[in-house]
Amino acid sequence: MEKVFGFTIQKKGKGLARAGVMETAHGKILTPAFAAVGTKASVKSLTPVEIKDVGISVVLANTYHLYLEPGEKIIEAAGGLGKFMNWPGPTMTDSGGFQVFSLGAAFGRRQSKISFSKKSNATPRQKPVHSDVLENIRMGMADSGEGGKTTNTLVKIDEDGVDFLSYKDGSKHRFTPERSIQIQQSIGADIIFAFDECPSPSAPYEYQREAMERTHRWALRSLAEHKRARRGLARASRKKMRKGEQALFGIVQGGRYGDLRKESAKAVGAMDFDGFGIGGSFEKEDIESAVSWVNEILPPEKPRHLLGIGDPLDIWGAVENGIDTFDCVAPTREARTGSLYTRAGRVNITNAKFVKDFSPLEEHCDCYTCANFSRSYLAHLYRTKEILASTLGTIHNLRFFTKLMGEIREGVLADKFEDFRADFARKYSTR
RNA sequence: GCGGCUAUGGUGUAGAGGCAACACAGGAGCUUGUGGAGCUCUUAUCACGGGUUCGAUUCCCGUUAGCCGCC
Repeated sequence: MEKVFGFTIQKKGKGLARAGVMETAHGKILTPAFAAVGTKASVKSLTPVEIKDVGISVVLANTYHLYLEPGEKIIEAAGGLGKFMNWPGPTMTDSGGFQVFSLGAAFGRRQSKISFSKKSNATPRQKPVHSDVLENIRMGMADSGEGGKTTNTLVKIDEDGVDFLSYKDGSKHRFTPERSIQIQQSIGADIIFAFDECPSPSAPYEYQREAMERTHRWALRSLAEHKRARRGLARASRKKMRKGEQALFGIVQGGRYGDLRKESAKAVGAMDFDGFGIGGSFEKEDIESAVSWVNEILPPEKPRHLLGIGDPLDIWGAVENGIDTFDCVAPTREARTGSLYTRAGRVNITNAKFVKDFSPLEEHCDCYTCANFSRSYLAHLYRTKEILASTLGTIHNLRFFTKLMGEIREGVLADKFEDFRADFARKYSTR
């Protein structure tokens, strides 16, 4: 069988950092790399030409959203995700597991997977939790924080899988690890993820452990389902072979607890995945250490993707601790509200001070937006809610991230990672 | 010229003799496996001058402005 997915480490750098290249059926990804998020088979406001011009090499779409609309069979009939959206490059799909959190415990509640509490994570054992509490979490009852319970009817978790109601029309659906993999095979991305559960950062230790152990069992089932497709290669049609060519990444969980993270890395790392995703919730201050706990244990020759991160400063820290690829909604989502990235930090282009500022957003930026438009014009587009605002902002923000990844990669390759990182951090203000 | 009505933030509206409310607009912030959304904070010496009163943005008189009607 022709090998269509491969990962080669070209150079190791400070700490666990490495620069490498991932090869997929749709092209190469030079790592460390940032995947643009295209949840519904579209990087919002950009055409594929713009995605490519901005330097993005891989797009991540979402199984949950595409399953609900237009349905994975439509995408399969179109010839797969890349054909459907006319994106010729590499693609990934998230397994839908994250929506168990974002549409479950976090639904309608402005809860982030990133927690900012200063609570120690060195002492994982906290006060014992009544088993009813764990059952409530599984059944979609979330603790509102004041002791009151909020009923959430969108998601229910059991050993076999997850029942959920569509966020669109309330219709009932069920995902299991097998189903998630089948859907992802139909969607046909180059890299797919095992079905996992991402518990809320506010979930107690007992629940984090339970969810992690369930995620491990689901990982084995995801892997088995994926191998079933691969075994069918010999007698299968060409279309079927496509399915077997996909790389499957397992997901490490464990929340903010060191012992769970290490246990999860050991368990998932021992499974026959092509690479790994690190998922779940983090303490903002401890993203680096949480990542290092895991990457000290995962097999070093396989790629590691940090799901849903992140912030530029977090990305430097994660690369230093062994991460190869990232995805995050921040640059594209924030671009739509006028929050734009610069070397000096993020700015809100709608601020009054930019209204009469005719200089480019960033003097030395090579993106289409900075090369052709002024801060004043951008402020005007956002203030008047013109559609073009999203496009120009997204082009700039994604360019910022691809240049950032290029700089990080160059740092590793040239043994200048530390200098580059220090230089970036010195200039980049977090306000 | 005469009569009537109305004057509250940038706009449109509440309100009550004692902390001036709401919407939008304005100013600022939040956004981490998506959310073209949303949320938080913030912005007013109640047209002007006099009077009554412990106290007036509120009641009274006048001025000014706008609107409506009449000659």
